[in-house]
Amino acid sequence: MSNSEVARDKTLVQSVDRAVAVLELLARNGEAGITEIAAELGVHKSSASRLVHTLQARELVEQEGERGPFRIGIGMLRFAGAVTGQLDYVRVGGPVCTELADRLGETVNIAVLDGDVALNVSQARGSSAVAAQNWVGQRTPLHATSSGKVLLAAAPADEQERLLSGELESCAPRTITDPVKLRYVLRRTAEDGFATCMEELEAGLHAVAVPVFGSRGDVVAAISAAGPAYRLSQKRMPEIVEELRVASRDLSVRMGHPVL
Amino acid sequence: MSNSEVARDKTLVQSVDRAVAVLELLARNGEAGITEIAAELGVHKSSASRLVHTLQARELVEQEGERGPFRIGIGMLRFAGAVTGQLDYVRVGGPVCTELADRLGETVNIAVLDGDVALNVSQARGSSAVAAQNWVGQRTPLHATSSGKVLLAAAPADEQERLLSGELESCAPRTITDPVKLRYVLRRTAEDGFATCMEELEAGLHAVAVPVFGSRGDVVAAISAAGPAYRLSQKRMPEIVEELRVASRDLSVRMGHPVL
DNA sequence: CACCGTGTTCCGTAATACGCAACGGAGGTT
DNA sequence: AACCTCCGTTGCGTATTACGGAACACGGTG
Repeated sequence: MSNSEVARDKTLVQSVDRAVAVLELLARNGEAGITEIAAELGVHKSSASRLVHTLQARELVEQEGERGPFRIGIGMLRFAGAVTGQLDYVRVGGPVCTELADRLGETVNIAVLDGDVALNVSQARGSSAVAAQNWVGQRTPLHATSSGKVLLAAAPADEQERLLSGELESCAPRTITDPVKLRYVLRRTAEDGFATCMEELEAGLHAVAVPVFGSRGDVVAAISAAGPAYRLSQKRMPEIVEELRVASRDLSVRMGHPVL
Repeated sequence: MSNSEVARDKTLVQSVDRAVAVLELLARNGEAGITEIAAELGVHKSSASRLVHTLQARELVEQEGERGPFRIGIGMLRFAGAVTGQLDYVRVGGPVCTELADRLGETVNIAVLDGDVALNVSQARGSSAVAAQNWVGQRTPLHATSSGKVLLAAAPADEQERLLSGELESCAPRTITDPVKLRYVLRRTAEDGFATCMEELEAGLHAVAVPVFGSRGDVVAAISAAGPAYRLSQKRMPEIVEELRVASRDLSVRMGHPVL
């Protein structure tokens, strides 16, 4: 499902594209051996071996011990630093996330709009986090997450319609797949200034998000809290929304945007 | 100075190697145009263009607006998440850095030993940071940094000697380049449990570091504070060392290592 | 309006990365 | 302990692939 040759763009460099595919595979799987990588990319073992070793020479890939599977390497941090240097949300969002996560005891995320998906740029786990999953860098569907709804609700109308006209994939039993219903929810989101997500992405997972405003009053990101359904009850939402709003304002200020 | 062809390893994939060089260049410079990249790598503009666009298609590179210079792209966060998921120092070090940076008002770094250099894996800027430089992912010489001295002092004797026998590059007027003197300093570092760096890396820059211990009592990282010489005076050192020690213990605990 | 500096596109060439197959090493199994 | 199997690496020959050259397109500027 990764990259079937849908008429490869002639201007793209094949081996580089494959190398990035290797990195993406490792990021997704955590680790993988040469044979597995070769199979996944649909290339010969020798090719995979050479690609991996080239990346290893640059420390973008490393292997457990002498003869183990490969992982993403430490050298990648060089670039992570470079991207966080530009993306204010990341640099400044970390502390904000951490603080709020400590206070709520739930996992807190900051996400930005990236094309047709919500991209998590920062995260802090709550003290009572059950599964310690890392969402940083993960893309999540806009219609099935609280952050996504907030970002989508703030997007220009044509952008919104373009997405609504596409297929709304069902991620969990309660995912909103009806465009009409989603349109209504987005309107409510814009009015209320927050969005919830009740088992729409994953069974048993609730979340709630509020927008983060930029200097011109536009929505530049969303900050959300997520946790197990039994803990993030409907009743607790107003309290959490208020906490999120405080964090959101804090974030705006730290990013140098005048408070409204 | 980047990559002169010192008999390119035949098993390496040239274009992938070049692509990574592009990324490293962007990480270093912040941004660059096609022509500049081509010149720096010593390749033709057309080659550089293709490499960059391949990376852009995967969102590892993005450009400012429609016709601007190129930067490291958001897609890189995918990998950043993957590496931080494995490297405990990064995941857990962030909050610790932030807290200490807030308290001291100086920039705090966590570094690990990576071959012959100290690799900064986490950073938080102090409130009064003058230059907001990002050191995450940066490699710094072991003999000219406080973290480096701490890490080196804890390294096995043969490793230490190997490095001392190599050339000690002079980074600033006061860099220690004499192996005999450095050997003495390292012994002192091991005894004292901290190391300083007074304008040895950069004129006007002082720093001080303490070790971070792993579960078996071995040194796994170093945590350091850095700032302008006039602010990090010799007199203030004991106080800062004490703060660093607290943070170091905190870090060890958070990483699940039993306190000694 | 012509000029310079961008970056992109087309094209022919040969360098380059590919797939193949054989090799070498570890671990596990009988 | 010898066998076997699985994994990764190395040489090798081929043709795919990426490269460099030059011309082109696009803006900004004098």
